[in-house]
Amino acid sequence: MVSDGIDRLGFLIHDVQRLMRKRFEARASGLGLSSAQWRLLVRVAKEDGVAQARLAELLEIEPISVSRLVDRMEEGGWIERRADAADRRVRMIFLTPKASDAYAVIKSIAGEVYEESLVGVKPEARRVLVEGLEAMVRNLTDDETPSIEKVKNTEGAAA
Amino acid sequence: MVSDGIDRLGFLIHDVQRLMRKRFEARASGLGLSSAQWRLLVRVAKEDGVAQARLAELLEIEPISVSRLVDRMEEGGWIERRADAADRRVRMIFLTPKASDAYAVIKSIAGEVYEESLVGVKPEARRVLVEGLEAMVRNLTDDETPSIEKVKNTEGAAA
DNA sequence: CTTGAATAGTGAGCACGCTTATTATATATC
DNA sequence: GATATATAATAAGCGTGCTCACTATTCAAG
Repeated sequence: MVSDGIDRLGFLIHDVQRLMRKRFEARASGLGLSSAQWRLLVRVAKEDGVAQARLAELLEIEPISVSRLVDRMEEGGWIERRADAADRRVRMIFLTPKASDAYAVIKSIAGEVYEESLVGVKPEARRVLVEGLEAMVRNLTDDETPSIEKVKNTEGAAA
Repeated sequence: MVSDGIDRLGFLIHDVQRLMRKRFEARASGLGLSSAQWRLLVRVAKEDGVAQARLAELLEIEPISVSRLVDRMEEGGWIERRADAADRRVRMIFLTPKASDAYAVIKSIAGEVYEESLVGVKPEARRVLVEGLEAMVRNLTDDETPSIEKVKNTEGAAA
């Protein structure tokens, strides 16, 4: 048994994520932006004209989820789809002026929420915290999932 | 501007939560349990016969969400609703034998996922990480949300 | 006892993620 | 050029969260 809080790590992460999202959405509700929409908006702000498939990679969600999200954001007047002259399969995503205006506000709201969440945590501990989270992302991204799977394509080889 | 990773704190937390949930669900898919169902199951295991309203408090989700979750878990044979003789509004939630059996498996899966996520993070850093997350939960739970709200119930008083 | 407020649970309908399957277009190979 | 494969986007339908509105029941005041 672990005596520290490690055995509650999942609950902790889950709670922090939920509470941060909640607080962000409370602040940003005046703008009419959800946190998922905000994440997409941030990506598009950094790479205007990006294709939906690329957005799916960047956001690490499925293309179909991007499709739906973009539907709602287009309807909300945040972004617009434009055809790509070079590849007619592609829809390029651009921010509307409304979204560009909102971008600065959003960034400052995010900054506020981050700072509020870290009140009382010393700089050194913040550094360790962020490094720890980065390590977790790396560890969980390695798809070695030891126990199950990767037994699917061996059938043909074994026969 | 912050030069460390603080300005990506939201993305980091979001990513860690998503990846942990994903890995847990991959491991537990054999059991047919999602991570939301697992959280509920853990609570009921600790407090058998708990009312749905109490579960909503414990899980910090809305009663209606508990209702839906319990619907699916009852259908899946994980839990059962029983009437409370003392208060006919209340549905008491009990684990089925199937769920009790699964509980140990689930805990060990969770432990594995936590351990895998922390590979390469030293004990001291783990402690700081967990303390940091706990501090974040405390900070974000204080509902002082400075800007908006708490203006709703003043109408009646003012009139 | 009756009226009114509070509490437990649910229905309807939405946002955002997913899996699976389909359509349109590009590209590689024969 | 025709055919097969890969890629971009979407459709259908589900899980899990939400808000808002509702019913059933309990509890508090009169």
